[in-house]
Amino acid sequence: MPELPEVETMRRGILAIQGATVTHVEKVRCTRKPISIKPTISTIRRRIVGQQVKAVERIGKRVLIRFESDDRLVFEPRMTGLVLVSDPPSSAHLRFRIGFSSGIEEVFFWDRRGLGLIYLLTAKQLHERLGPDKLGPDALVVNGEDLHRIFGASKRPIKVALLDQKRIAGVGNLYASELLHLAGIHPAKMCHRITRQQWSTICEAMQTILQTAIEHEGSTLSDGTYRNALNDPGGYQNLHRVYDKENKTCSTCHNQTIERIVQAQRSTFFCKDCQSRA
DNA sequence: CATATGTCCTGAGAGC
DNA sequence: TGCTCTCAGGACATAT
Repeated sequence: MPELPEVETMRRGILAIQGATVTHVEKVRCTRKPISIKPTISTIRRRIVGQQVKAVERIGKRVLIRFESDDRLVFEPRMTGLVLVSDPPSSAHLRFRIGFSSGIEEVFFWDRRGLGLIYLLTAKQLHERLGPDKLGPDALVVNGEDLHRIFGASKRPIKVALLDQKRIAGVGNLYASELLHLAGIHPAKMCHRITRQQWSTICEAMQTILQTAIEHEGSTLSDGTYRNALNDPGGYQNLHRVYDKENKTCSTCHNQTIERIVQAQRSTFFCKDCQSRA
């Protein structure tokens, strides 16, 4: 479930590789079916071993290592992928390792379910695969007017629309519920019925929630899968307002209990007193 | 074009 | 106890 705050935490966790050169790259043979790594590991090795790291970037829910050649190695964690600098939680699901000359000796990609991806892109391929035609602007840089322009004509419930990465990049299932509770907007409210003023409120809530979650290094749920680069759990789960709190008393109104509904096959949590349909 | 649905994958937890 | 079943939700392919 890594979303923007978790992926940003991963990015920050490996910043010390900046300026280092790549010493080795290994696809790890775990007992499971291997994850997708493209192009071949030998091609990746040829193109990045000896290259200096110029930057560690994030696009939506992906971490990218940019080299002096302008090639970028992309880590896409999807459901259970982790970018780690210390020993992985279990060696059974270790998928990939990359060594550096200084800063951090080795960075690991670990993925229990194996839905994650690793791929190397040229600058041109980056534009094709992760450019503005494929991905909306980052959730942290938009304003209320942007949201109104992007979503204003959409005939979908706001909660479902927020998950569409082509419109806004970075918001996932957990933070969509959280930010709508802070904004006081009902998750089933249709986008085209949301006012300019409400888009502004939603934008403010979105950025408050995401920034605070980054400060707490993301959310580690009860399954314990998500970890920061040092394999420590995040802290934002302790500040959750509604997510996974069905039937619990709302911590804001202390009156209503949190409800769970399903939208587009995903759980949504909300408080019907705090979140108006109007 | 926009929106909706099915698919991948593993392990935790429920129910019998 | 040990089996089977359901569910969790990232992104994308395919369907409407």
